[in-house]
Amino acid sequence: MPQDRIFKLAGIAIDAVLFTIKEGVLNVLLIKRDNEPYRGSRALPGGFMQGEETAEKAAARILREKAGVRGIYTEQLYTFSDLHRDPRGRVVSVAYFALVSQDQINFKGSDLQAPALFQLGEVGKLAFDHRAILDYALGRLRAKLEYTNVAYSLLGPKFTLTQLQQTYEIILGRKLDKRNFRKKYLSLGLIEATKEHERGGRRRPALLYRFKAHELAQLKKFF
Amino acid sequence: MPQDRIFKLAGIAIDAVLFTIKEGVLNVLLIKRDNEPYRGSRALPGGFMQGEETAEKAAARILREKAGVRGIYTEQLYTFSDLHRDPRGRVVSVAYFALVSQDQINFKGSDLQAPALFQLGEVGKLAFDHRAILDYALGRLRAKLEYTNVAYSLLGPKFTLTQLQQTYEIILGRKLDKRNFRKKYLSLGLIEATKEHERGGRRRPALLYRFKAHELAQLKKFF
DNA sequence: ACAAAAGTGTTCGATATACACCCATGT
DNA sequence: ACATGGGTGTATATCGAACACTTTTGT
Repeated sequence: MPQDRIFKLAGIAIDAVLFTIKEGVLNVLLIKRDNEPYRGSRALPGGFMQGEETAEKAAARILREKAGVRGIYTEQLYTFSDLHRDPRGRVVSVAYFALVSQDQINFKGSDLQAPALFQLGEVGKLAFDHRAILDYALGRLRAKLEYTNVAYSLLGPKFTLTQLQQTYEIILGRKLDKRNFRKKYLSLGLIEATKEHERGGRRRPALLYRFKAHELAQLKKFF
Repeated sequence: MPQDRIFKLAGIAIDAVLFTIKEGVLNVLLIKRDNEPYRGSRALPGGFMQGEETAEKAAARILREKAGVRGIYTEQLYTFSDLHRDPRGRVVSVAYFALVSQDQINFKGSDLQAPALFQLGEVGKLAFDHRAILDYALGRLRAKLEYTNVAYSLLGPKFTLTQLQQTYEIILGRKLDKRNFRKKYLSLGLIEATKEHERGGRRRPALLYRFKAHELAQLKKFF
């Protein structure tokens, strides 16, 4: 098929911003580029869209290959199309953002790109416009946390209310009142107590909760 | 440059969903396709991205060419990449959604595609996956109206509180209480009264208001 | 005078915020 | 016994929802 006659030529890249919480800090998955351009620089995991897959499938593939995660919360973020975002020429990037609990991540030892988690504060310069993509994703994450129940995707299947609250505090960057947080979150009806308790701390064991549904829900309307 | 070696080939289309309110009904801009595929079908205005323009510029160009509008509220909607969305082959569409007041629209008589406004209820089948894109845009519009002040982009520079309220009612599809609406909207501090009054109706002339700023603002936070 | 839409307040229930102490466990 | 985080309630302020009549104009 003479595609080059019918269509304007352009590369379509997929880049993924995978967030997770690790040791009380928001982390992002980065790789080290093993090819030009930007060889040796840190970058978001990504790649060109294959002819036989949708952008969503490509994002899922990248996340599977680089972090060993499957079926995690993923949503399209934005399509970046600045003319000079890639020194090789015209490359449009469809960026995705994804959330996962740390224990689901599983790195293969053999990856030349050495994918790894980085604390947000320690991310320096990135290849291409990936810093801008990361910043955009962070804004989306904060907004989404306030309007929806996405927090479920950052936590394991069972969690304590303190862990849930800390998830909010870490991402929003401020402390929340414990009593008010619990009262409000429980009144939303999204989570339910299990009969299990946390184990192993040298303190009172916390009751474990779980989300009733793993589906995105809006939390509030304006009018 | 041997782009076909470096990049996967794919066409990148831009499609635009332009909403406006006309005679108390939400309308959308559609064209009639003058080429295959789907020749003669109604479709969203769109086209292939040119090599020297960003997606945003391409969307602005399309809106300028098809509706004579400039500088209107436009935001990226979603990038659609289903494998078979275009019978010609692999075409990814970056869709935009835009809002404008009806009086800013200005059709050229000479356009073969006959761009025109259609009431939402009268939009039948559309070419490609444009019906899905339109439905997605409508969802975005409704959500955006509840969380932000985008309504300014559907109104002229001066408007009555009743017109503002009707804008909400039309898009949200339900009636709002007049006293509560006014109290609440005025308390947001986004609009201010002018010293002018509406003219010409055979009723009490309404005071005209204007938005203090034409910038998107969030209206409410959850935590 | 009549028709048509503009404009205006109060009450009540629900929700948000601020705030401090006792409890259960491991060492 | 002590250290650590777990768990709980109340009072106040703010916000949302429901609700009806008078005013101003053109005809």
